[in-house]
Amino acid sequence: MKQFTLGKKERLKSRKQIEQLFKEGKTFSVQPLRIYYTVQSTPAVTSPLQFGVAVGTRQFKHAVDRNRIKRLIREAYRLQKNEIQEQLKLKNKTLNVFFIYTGKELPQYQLIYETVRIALQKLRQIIVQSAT
RNA sequence: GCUGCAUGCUGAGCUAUCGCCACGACGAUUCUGUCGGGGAGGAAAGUCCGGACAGCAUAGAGCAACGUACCGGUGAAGAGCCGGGUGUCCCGCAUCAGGCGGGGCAACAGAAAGUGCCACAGAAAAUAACUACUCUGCUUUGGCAGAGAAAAGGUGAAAACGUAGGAUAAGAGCCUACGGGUUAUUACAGUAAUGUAAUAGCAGGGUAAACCUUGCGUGCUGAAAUGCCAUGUAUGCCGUUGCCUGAGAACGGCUCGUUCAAUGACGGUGGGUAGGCAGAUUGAUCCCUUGGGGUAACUUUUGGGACAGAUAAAUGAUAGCUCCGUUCGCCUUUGCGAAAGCAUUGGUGGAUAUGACAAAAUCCGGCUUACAGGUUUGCAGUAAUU
RNA sequence: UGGCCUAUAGUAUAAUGGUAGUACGACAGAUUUUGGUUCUGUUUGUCUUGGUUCGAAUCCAGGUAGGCCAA
Repeated sequence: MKQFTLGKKERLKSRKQIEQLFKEGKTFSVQPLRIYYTVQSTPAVTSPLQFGVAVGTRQFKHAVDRNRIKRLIREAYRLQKNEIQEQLKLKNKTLNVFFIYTGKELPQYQLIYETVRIALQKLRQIIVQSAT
């Protein structure tokens, strides 16, 4: 049984879905990250948890830096998302999440790992609250 | 040996764990599994040129607009590259002078088609004439009026070809000699630009990266192009115009012209879709190699090898070691020095953070810009030894 | 991906190729018991590198930064 995968089905790919997320989704922020999410009680079509990343052109001019930040966030997310995924499977819900990096300096991996951990904990709390 | 500049090449490596993208094979059968070998650059960047490719348009003519500008070659093409010419700057050599050699740079058509502009200073910045000069007339001997001429005049970035002589009332390319510039013709050399020589002519400067003129070139739009499939759907409503007269359209910048044109055309408003596949990655391809052509750019030939394909966008993360760099300690070489010490060579051990510029997005050829460290070649400077 | 535009003092905004202004601000001084108002003076600049020109903010070319448009 594979655990730490992040294939095509687990990422947000459709333009329509993403626009909907930004229109209707709720937000909170954990220091250099801003997170958009929507929780739906309908069972998932493809995957219960879908995910996306973005870094603005304003903050980082070069594509190299943007790519690096996106890869770091994706890596940190990949290693930590399992618990939340199982929680969703049990409760038969879908969650769409979008991470936006708003900082102005290139981060270290440790910092990203920590912030993603905190963000995911918050999301788990939100799921529990919405269930009750 | 060191330093600097230019130039070409290179653009850290290995292991483990966890992943990403497409492809192939096998198994499975409609959502995944196993295995295999692949997966970012010299600039992928800037988007400055040129194409390929695609759609629309295209009887033709004129104007406009834009681009371009010594000549020849190269190439699919170009504002690229190579060679040549001319001009100019620098260096070296030689010299009475003319010159000879090497290197750099050039948006290098036309100012003798026309228009504009040339601050300040200066008499004057371009149809000259303020002072001074010459002649004539008048004269109160201070000058005044008329005519001539363009030589002299603390300027300026630039001053009406330069020097010498003649001529003259005074002068002036007004004339002559020498010299320089420029235009045309002819001859010779060269494919040509151009050069050399002769003859004839010209004389009022700069600026075209001011307008402009001349020659040449350019149809427009760009993969968010475009085609197919699926989904969805309404010949909807309003206004204008027209159905005899020519409104309008043909996405050309405009005009003429041509063609089309009635269940119509144009404008506004409203509704729906916005997913997939192709385009799309093997092509004017790149690298190594063998011979030929050419001064070179480049071209041709023999043999072999290589070539990613994402689409909210893959090619990564973590840990360890090595490499390079920095820094510290110990030993050591050489030089200076009386010594302390300073500079320096090599070895060894530890610590440390960092790892240049930079991420394919339809594809190619160039150009431009960025680039830590290492390394090749050349030039210049400098130190020691022979 | 393709196309277009802009850059002038701390801020806003002028300037035919010919001495870079104006307003607000900042600073200093005067007036006032003090502050404000008012008056006087000073400060700081053509994004950058080259070229054309006797002379560039202006013209031309390369770069840098910022902004806008096209689904």
